[in-house]
Amino acid sequence: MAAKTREPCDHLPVARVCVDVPLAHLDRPFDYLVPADLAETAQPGTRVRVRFARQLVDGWILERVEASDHDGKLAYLERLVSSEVVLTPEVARLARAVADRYAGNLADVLRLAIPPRHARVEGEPAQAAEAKTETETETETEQDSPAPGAGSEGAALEGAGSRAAGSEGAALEGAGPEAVMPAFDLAGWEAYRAGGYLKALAGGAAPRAVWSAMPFEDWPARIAEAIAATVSGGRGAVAVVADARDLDRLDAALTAILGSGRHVALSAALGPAKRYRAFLAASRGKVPVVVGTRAAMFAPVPELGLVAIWDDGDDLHSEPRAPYPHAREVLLTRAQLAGAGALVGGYTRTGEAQLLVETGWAKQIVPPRETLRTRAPQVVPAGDDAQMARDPAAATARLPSVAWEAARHALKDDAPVLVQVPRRGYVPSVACADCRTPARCPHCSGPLALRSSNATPACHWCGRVAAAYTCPSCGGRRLRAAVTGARRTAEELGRAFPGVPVRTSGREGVLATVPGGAAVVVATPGAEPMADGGFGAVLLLDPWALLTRADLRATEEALRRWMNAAALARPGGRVVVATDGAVPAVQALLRWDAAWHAARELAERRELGFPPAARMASLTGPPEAVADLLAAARLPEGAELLGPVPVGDEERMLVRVRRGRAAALAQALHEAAGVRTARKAAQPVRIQVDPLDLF
DNA sequence: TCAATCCGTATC
DNA sequence: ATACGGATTGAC
Repeated sequence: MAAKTREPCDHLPVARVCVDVPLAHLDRPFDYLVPADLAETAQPGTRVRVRFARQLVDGWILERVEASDHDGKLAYLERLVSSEVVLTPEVARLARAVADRYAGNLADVLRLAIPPRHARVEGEPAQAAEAKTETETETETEQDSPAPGAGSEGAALEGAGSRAAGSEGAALEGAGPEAVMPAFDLAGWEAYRAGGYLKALAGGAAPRAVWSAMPFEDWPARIAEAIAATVSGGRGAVAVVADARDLDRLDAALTAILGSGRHVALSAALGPAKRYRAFLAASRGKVPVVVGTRAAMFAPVPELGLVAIWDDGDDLHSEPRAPYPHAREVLLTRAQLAGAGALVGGYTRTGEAQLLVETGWAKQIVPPRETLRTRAPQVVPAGDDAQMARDPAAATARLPSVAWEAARHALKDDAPVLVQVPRRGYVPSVACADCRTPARCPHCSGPLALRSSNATPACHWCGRVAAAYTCPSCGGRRLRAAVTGARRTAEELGRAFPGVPVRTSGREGVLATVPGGAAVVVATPGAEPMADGGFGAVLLLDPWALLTRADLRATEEALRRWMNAAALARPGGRVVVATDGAVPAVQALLRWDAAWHAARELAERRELGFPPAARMASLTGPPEAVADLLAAARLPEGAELLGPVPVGDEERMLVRVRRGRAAALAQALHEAAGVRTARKAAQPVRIQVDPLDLF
């Protein structure tokens, strides 16, 4: 092998590179010499190949510097993958902060932030998107077509993708700072008396808000208006929604307000080519706005002025790949670092959002009570199933008579009826048989659950069995598991109205919309379609299946699902929840007051030491490996260990610290992981900060 | 005393 | 991963 004689370039001859290896102890930049022929092209933010431990690996240039402080001799960059700058300084800083918060590696975060390169897309001239069809290879055609059976969802994305791609050319002329911006409309936000929020965005300020939307709100229009205000001030925006249906709606709302060519829709579902094309439109500064699913949360937009997230309680916002960052946290970190505004919106409010309000980090935007009165549906509690059994009208369909009445009334009006039925498969938790207060562990306040049907309940956090349990709220000593039979009820309901079409929307086949006529629509939570003109009635069946889930967020999540469904009712329509009104979550629904519920919920979590009032991390792996990691970890003072709890053939430990020690905890865990990877410990431990499934 | 082997460590 | 250095061990 003839050694190529290379010379370092004159100006800034050292490149600091993040190498793409997933080892915790190598999570720092490595210095390489920039050969003279790459002096101009190997810019910070480009992808490179470097020799690392005698292997060729991918990497990203973080910066170019005059000299290295490395003692040994430097290797040369092996190759510049492309001169495309895919990592902006803003995103680089964000990625480092996210890695630190989640006890992860920068390389892991960069792999989430930067989509895989697609060379052909990179080479495309700016407006050749339409003409590229003839050069498309079979693989790309395959990747780009929607999955078989994806139905309307696939078609919607297809539309979003071509709109995005086709708009690049137009954006070239329109995106300059002198371009005439459309005036933004304040009316929708004035209903919340929040016109000032939009004005601040337009004026270049960084207002931060937690927004609780009123029922039947056209939320995509509101977010689009906030984005338009930001754009009118010459800045960019990133907005994240949970799924493809929401993205499609937001995409359409933006096109209506901004026109085409000012934004792209970005989601992993686009496939590699379209995804990279949308990413490049943003990173090349062709569009000021990126909307998408969580794949878009790191999207580079020039001059970021606003980050927005809709329905931050949806667990799809949680990234399933290491280091498992949550879109809300990424976007808020981003707003903080970039000095951008933030909008955390939803019909409901998470504990995390409530914390933003209570710490003063964000202001709340809530509908005034009098406005709410004119827009809200009429929410009615229908008593619990004990009451239902005594109700003769309910006998036919095992349905509370109020629900029956509401459905009949709506159908007579030729309006559709939505029936929400919880999905099966939740981990059954146990509750007091008398007052139904969820049973909590006397030791650590974790939820009690049954591993098998006739076992003694045990704590999901610390593993202790609760032999002699006494309900703290009523003194009851009997426990019962949650049961569900609502699916059948819904089917029977359909049969009870002969001649009325029954449609279902759920795991296999999600409907985006239904027409306005009389119909019964049975849907699982999250799969509710929109109805033309709104539903005449919304029936929330089997609320106990949601409320008694073995999950820390059970009530918050139940309320979220109810409000998301209830929001689809037309103003004045009827919403029936099949339980009595004593439960706080039901009260919050009746009054359409998610803020009140979130404040209550957060206060309770503070008292019990739950997130987000405390910071938790879970360590999952073979028992020896978990113990090994903990032995190596220099945990911050006051760290509390809970567990172990068996998870399959592995086990899980929880570490809990107060919020002020969160950064120290993440650092300690990352460091300990580094000690183990340096030692080449064979058995991996999964470290999750703020794990989603905290039950 | 030397060489083969094991172990731990750094990887620009 | 993989190679390197230093330590360790075994045979002459």
